[in-house]
Amino acid sequence: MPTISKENYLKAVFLYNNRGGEQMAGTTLIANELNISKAAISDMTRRLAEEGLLTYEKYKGMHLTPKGQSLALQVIRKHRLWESFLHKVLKMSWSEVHVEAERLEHHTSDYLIDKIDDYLGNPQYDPHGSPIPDAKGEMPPDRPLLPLASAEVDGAYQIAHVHDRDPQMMNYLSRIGLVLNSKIKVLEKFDFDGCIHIELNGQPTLLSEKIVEQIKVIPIEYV
Amino acid sequence: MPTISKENYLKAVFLYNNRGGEQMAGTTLIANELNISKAAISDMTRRLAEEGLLTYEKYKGMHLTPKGQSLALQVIRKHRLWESFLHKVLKMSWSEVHVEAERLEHHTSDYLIDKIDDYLGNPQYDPHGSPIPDAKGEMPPDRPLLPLASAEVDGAYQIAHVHDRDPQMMNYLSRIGLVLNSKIKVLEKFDFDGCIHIELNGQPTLLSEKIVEQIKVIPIEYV
DNA sequence: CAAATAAGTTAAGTTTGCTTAACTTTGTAG
DNA sequence: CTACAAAGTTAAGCAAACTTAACTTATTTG
Ligand SMILES: [Mn+2]
Ligand SMILES: [Mn+2]
Ligand SMILES: [Mn+2]
Ligand SMILES: [Mn+2]
Repeated sequence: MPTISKENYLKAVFLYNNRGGEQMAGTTLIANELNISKAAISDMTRRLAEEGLLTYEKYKGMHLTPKGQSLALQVIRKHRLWESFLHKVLKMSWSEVHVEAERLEHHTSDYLIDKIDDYLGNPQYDPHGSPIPDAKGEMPPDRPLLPLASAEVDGAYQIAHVHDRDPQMMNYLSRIGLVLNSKIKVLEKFDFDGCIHIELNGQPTLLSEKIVEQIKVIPIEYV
Repeated sequence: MPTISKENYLKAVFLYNNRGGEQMAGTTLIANELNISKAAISDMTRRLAEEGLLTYEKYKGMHLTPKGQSLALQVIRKHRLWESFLHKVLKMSWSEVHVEAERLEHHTSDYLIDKIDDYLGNPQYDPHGSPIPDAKGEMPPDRPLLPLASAEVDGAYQIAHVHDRDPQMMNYLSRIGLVLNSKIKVLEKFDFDGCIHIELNGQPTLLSEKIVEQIKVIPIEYV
């Protein structure tokens, strides 16, 4: 049975290696992600490889074995279901749920998380729009997400994913009425500074480059 | 900030020293309670005393300082609110909630537990009938609990507390329809084997000595 | 391509929370 | 009041998960 440290490690490797880019997770990256020294990561990599949870070539990179991947998916499932539960049932704001879920994910039996899953009606996405693996570790079908930066002027879109690590930004978004599944229309794009002018709830609204980078959308018919 | 081990330790000392008897908690007792060697307990006692969380005289006993007591009460609050939440909201049986709460109590922010408290409507007792400290660490007013063993023949009583560590017994009680707040009437007491014959939901029912020992009641007018 | 920089590893040491074994103190029963 | 058992402590050691410092390998860039 993996420890908390190992769970966090497996999850970080999984999320990086399945994020889209083709670069494999490396020591420094995981070290920054988990706020742990590179030395400790290097050591943990060796141990997890010995346990058969990941494969690893010195100085190259690492990726999870099926066993490691399955464990990572269980942790991710717990994380995202907790976020959903805290948000929908206990009415915690979407900027607060990540930190709590980061701990709870390691202290929740499979039995309990299934109860939570059922209570919520087996949701497919968490409050930030990330997909929730089911009890078998299966992800919901892929959606064709688009970075907001590559949306087209005059296009109508729905907010499908918002990065979950920046509470200040998320609070700001809530304040201006931009939440998950909000419908927007792109009014104008400013290439020189990356800002985007959108229509949101009937209001014209300007989004900074930093914000634009943290949002993904799906095209829809009309706003 | 106390670690998980320290929280469990403080909680165990508090619960023993506030259980009614006059004997102070000792090394062996806590060791058995937490399933840890006496040596480890002895060591931890010294460290907690250095931290000012308990006072302690070698070879005698220990009791919590106000600081230690306040920490213990916070953990107990989290434990009992989690039990209540898992039982009432997620419909887990009262025999299952203790184990889950034993872990969750150490990984729940004050903010989150207050949300749970509010969601439940600030309950005063957990599913086993134990009192729940409020956010300030105040316990609800004392109730005059009676061991079922000292109930009187022909008396009417309400089940006010059931020991929370024996899932098999609790499952059996659920099966025969005896739950927290059930009303009963004592039909007959058997001194030679400690069994008690009661009326429960209109049915005559026999409770073994082992069961009788784990139940506390309050006298009421009529069953 | 050489040198500088970035990435990764190894070594040595720390802290926490445990273990077992050997010992000391205290309480109790004859 | 003694001796024996129970309770408690001390000592030594271990494993997990970290740290920092010194080193090695890989990558970038002028
Ligand atoms: Mn998250
Ligand atoms: Mn985590
Ligand atoms: Mn309990
Ligand atoms: Mn606990």
